[in-house]
Amino acid sequence: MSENGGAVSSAAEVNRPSISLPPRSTVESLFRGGPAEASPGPMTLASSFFEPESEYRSFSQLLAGAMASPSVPTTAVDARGGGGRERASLNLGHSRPMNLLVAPSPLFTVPPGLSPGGLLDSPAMFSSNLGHLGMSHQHALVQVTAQAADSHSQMQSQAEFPSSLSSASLIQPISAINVTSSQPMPFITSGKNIHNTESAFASHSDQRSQPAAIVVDKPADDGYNWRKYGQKQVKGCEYPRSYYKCTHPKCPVKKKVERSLDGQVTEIIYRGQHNHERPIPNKRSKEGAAEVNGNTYPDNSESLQQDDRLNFNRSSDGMAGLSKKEREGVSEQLSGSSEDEELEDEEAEDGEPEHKRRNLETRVIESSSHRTVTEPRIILQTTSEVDLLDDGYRWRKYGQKLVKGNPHPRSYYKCTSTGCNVRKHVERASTDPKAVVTTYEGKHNHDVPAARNSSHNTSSSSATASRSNYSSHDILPSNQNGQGRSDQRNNVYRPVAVLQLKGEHEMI
DNA sequence: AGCCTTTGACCAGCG
DNA sequence: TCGCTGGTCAAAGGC
Repeated sequence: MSENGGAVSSAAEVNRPSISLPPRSTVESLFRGGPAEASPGPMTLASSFFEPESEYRSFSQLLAGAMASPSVPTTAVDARGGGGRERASLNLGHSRPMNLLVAPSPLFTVPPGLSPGGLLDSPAMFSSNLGHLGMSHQHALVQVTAQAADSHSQMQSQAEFPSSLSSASLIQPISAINVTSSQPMPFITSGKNIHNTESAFASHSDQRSQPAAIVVDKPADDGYNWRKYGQKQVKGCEYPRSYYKCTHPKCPVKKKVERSLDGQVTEIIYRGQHNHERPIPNKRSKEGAAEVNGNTYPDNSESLQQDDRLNFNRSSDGMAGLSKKEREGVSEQLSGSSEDEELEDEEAEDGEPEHKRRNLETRVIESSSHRTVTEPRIILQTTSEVDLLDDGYRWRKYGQKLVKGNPHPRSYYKCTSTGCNVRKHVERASTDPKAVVTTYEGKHNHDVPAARNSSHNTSSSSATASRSNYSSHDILPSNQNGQGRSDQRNNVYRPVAVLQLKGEHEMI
């Protein structure tokens, strides 16, 4: 597996303090109460952050809410990834291991086809547990960065896309969402099962001095139903590799979930193609969908078309990473969303319709390997606003838009480098302008401009500059242990989701 | 009852 | 042939 690799290795060179996951024993202590596999999956963990039941209907609101409740003593994690029923209790009280080890890349996976536009364009994304992470086949890399401006801990989430698609002419979309808040980021947990996400950080003060990271080992729920049919211990890895089959009758699709040596990484590799529609959440079935073999399918083509416009193509992997319950939330959001106008705005801006790009990306992915492309990696991280807004590249603001419920407009930027189509969207939390969500899209076709006088640029830029396949520097992790790399031999990118909390020096 | 996870065993490919 | 590894099967048990 190579990299984008360079990206990964370079990232490793960036000495960004980060909270890593502890060796298994430690991690298990976090999820005490359940077997190894019972720990919440990365996606589960992340998605829970965006609880469907949450009152926060937009990312801004989410941030606001997060800031409103900085701490919770206990977090219960009931992960049921892939329709599973695993449960684990996550108790992160003061007795929790602090100095959580650090592992550069805890992960949770996001389905292929993430679209930054889709992510930001709909509040549903956050209110429905990252449900929109899975849209049509647009490989997007999503990075959710949350940070307490005054605190120094970081959580990092990021998604990467098949980067092994080497053709320069091919689009290698990447999106990143950075969430910066002035308050501790609520811990990401399963939308379904984690009730008090903030508990990961016992208190604000705790968070500052004792950032914690949780790694989820459950594969992302990508909208399809899976049955685990095997598990294999992998040499050199403490964590076993799990094998899943699509439960749909005669569907040949399987997926393999791997973890890194330190057990913090979840790598999901899909094999085969689904020969059926993606199951639709039961809630939707109440609204007219038909149910077959326990799965619900849409009976309204029109709704699908609309969803597609929104980048939430249910027939693809749009719902990847979502639990059934989470998908319900997504469906609800989709039905009422009108945020696609932003997409259209962008189309007008570039003259390249989003749907065209998605199609291209889909082709790229599907032709890139004998394997089905996996999911993008997501890293949740907290970082300073400066990091987010001044990332080493130069941007030209080309628009902004007021979002319902948020007094602050979302701003749109384009990389000023000639020929570079990378864009980023910045949204501020309604209650705190310092809380920012930044979504990157595209791939820089150039190095980072001459360094500016800011130390943070040094780290982020250096990582970016050495990267060859990823555009968004934010995507680069602190994921220093090589996760989320592509496999050049197989010409397959192995998406890895990383959930990570960064150390307090990160912000410097 | 149905579906799912767990887990040890089995099989095939490869060096 | 042997050992290793990856992938799968299937019984048992849980929810």
